[in-house]
Amino acid sequence: MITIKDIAKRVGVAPSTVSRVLGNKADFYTAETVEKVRTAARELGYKKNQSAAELVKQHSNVIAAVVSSVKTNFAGEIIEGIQKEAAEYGYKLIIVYSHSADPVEQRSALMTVIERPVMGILLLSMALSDDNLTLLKESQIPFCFLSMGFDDERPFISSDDEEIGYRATKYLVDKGHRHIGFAGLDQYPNTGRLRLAGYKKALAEVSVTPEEYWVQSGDYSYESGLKAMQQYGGKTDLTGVVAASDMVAIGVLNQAHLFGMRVPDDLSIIGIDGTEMCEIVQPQLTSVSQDFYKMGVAGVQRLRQLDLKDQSVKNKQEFVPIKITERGSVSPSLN
Amino acid sequence: MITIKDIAKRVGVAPSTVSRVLGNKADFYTAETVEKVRTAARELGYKKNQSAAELVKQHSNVIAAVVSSVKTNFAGEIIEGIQKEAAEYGYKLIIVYSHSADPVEQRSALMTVIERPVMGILLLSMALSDDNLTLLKESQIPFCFLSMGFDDERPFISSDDEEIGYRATKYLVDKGHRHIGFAGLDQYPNTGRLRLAGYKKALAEVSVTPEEYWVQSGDYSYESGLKAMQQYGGKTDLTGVVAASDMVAIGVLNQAHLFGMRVPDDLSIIGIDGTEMCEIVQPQLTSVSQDFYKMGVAGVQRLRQLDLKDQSVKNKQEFVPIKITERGSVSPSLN
DNA sequence: AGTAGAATAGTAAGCGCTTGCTTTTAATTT
DNA sequence: AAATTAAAAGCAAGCGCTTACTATTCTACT
Repeated sequence: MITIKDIAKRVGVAPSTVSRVLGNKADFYTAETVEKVRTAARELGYKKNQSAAELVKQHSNVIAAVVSSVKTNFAGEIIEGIQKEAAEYGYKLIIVYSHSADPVEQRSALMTVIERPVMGILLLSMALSDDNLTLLKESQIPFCFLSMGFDDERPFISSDDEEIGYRATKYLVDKGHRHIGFAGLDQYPNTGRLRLAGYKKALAEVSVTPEEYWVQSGDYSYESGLKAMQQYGGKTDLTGVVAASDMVAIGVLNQAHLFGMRVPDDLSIIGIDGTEMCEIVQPQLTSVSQDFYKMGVAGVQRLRQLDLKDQSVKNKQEFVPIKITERGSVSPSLN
Repeated sequence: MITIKDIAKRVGVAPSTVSRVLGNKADFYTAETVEKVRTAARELGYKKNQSAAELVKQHSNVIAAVVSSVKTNFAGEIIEGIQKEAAEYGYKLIIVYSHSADPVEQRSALMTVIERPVMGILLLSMALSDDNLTLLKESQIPFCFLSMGFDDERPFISSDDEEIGYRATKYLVDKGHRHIGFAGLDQYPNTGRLRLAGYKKALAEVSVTPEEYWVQSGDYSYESGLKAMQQYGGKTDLTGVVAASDMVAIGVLNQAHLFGMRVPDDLSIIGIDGTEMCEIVQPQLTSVSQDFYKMGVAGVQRLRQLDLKDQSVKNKQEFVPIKITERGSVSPSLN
């Protein structure tokens, strides 16, 4: 293995000089030295040993993203945002996967990144167990949750889930719909509950109280959508459905088609997320779109501030604006 | 920061002992010592500094996957396979993204993993530039390309692209189709050329020479499928289409629908990849399915052999079996 | 009781790099 | 030409861990 010592010997300078040249420390050497060192490094095929550097610096320019493999597929967009913004500041990105559910696997993933001096940790749609959250906090490494909100103190950047539920429902209400289902959301965590609250609020504004069967829970998956629509049945009195995710929406859509219903004429559907999936089905799905890319960008900025010792954002909880993207799956109610 | 020295002091043993206990080195200490050390570690909230360990060991149990953000979405399955198999052997997985096209970004991604002593590198659908391939080889780190074949010496695990093209086409031929298009593949790299060769071979067997317009190139994206079908037109004499990817197939499908054609009655479509996308469209897409999960598993095994100094697999090029998954997008030709 | 030999534990070197401090060299001033 | 100062390079410690080697116990057998 080629080390800075080898370069130093070849060039005839001290290792410290090589280190400084390669590290671009200003005002320490002549242009000539720089040239010689760089050349030698190239010729010898030198590769920096980051482990050694990180050991002494106790710091690195690596951002770690911990991603849960979720049913719905928006992680890619967040990562694009992270990647882009990270590159802007010269940060590198490494990603580790962990199934959201299993605390043991979560822990393993966390450990992978905590055991090295990463500059910060971004957690994408991860519902960390209490133990693991403690672990994370104790590590002293800056972190921020992305795309998922919480009702405790921890820092996150996400959409406002209640607003999502509200806006989606309101959109249908404004089109004249009154009998509106909500399909595929999970009741347990924050996300599902908040969206449901928004849904109820929008209905309450027009004095509608949802029947119990209007709300079909699930896990944001395509199958959940299928199942929800099966529950509603082919001659449901529902004229509109809010789907908890794009995949749920597609499930609802396909099952509706299977029932011989036409969308949007017989049934209006609005999805949540606004991923590219919305555009590859027919009709294309109208959706409440989350700005995942921006979450990624904001996450990096957050980490950067934390890295710069700006403690004011330590536990900041931030919402990224949502918007309605009109495509073709909603039409005015005829009733 | 808590180090093994702190634990050693607290327990009253030497740091070396702590290191050995925590590293589970056999036959070096009493059960009592183990207990004390473990307890102290827990109580102090000790976290291993992997940088330090990797510095001395010049090795780690981390597998790195370099992933290009491709249009078509099978990387997830490969990663599942890697993850699963890695966990089996106690390896950790880190992933870095790189847009396949840009050599500079590729290089940055490669450097991120080369500069630390990862145990091996898996490259998912990455067409590395020559420079970067050299870099990779020089690093001495075991590596293997996944899901993409090459016509040079480098090691890879993928499907047999010629067979894919052949089997897909043959499947339609066997259903009586003779006028068969091939949509959305790129002509330039290995993959596209080989699949095309397979396509031509299957047609040649029934003495059909494809018209030039039958082959519509693209980039495996949904848009490519849309475009290809637009080229074919609503009253094409084609009765079947092989799509270069599932997304292309969906594009073809939707455009066909837009033309008022019925699938599979008016047009049969067979996709390539067999991702979950096949099941969320109507009709569901018959496809040549690649076993991406298995590629991931095999990749880890390959790395493991290399790690165990089994040089016999150094440049091994391996094919993973494909299969036809029949769904609903192909019907017999009526001609 | 003495001692060989196994079982445990300790000592210390060193992995490759960064960086505070010191020394040397060059440039500038008087 | 000597003295002052600035620029450039070197010295050396040390980051936290592993491991070959050495030292100390403990056990068991003559």
